[in-house]
Amino acid sequence: MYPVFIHPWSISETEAFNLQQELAKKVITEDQFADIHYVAGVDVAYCSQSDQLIAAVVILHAETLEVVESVVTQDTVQFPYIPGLFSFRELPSIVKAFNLIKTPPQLVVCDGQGIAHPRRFGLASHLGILFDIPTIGCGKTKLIGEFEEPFIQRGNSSSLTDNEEVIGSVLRTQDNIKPIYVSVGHRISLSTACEWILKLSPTYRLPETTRQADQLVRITLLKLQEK
DNA sequence: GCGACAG
DNA sequence: ATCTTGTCGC
Repeated sequence: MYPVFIHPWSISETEAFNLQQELAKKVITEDQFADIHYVAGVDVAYCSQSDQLIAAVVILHAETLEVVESVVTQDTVQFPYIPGLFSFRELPSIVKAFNLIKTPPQLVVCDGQGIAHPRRFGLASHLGILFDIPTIGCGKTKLIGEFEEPFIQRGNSSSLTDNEEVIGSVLRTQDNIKPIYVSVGHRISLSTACEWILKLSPTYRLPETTRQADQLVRITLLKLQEK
């Protein structure tokens, strides 16, 4: 599976900033997809010993949540972690992993924000534009925005806003457990994104896509550190 | 100036 | 994100 749009990754902070402003114009915040058979989960871990990023992409069956394919890649870090420019650090590794995938997904759940971002172009939106595929941003903590605490029962949510603009949802995926921050990545509406996240999180705080990718990345990280 | 700041 | 020690809540 290959990107439909590419741009250089070895760029300055300013260039990355400007590129985000340009690409943000291409983001679609409405449902624009056909049947979803396979859903992808993505996660990245950092190995300080080798200064490498480990990226995992896991493909799940959309109904059974069974893992049908998974790949892992390793890469040296090329871009520092800067809040707001997160995708320029992690996406090169993720793209590399997607290149190896044989079962193209119809939806990707990302570990990071979508348009809940200062320039409305977080990691999930960036990935969505590169592959022109529906993506959902799903963060454990927020980058920007204000919100009220949603009710403690699973399924409740409240709006994440930035200057009156709704940029995402604070969604409770389990009773009494901290909510997660869901935002539109690309080619999906916020309400549909929340429905999918609930469907993908039957028993855990984070969606199964993220959990499976995270598990794979951790195993790989451990093997790497043994050597 | 101070705090906030996806992973 | 990783690393790390102590501390808090169930």
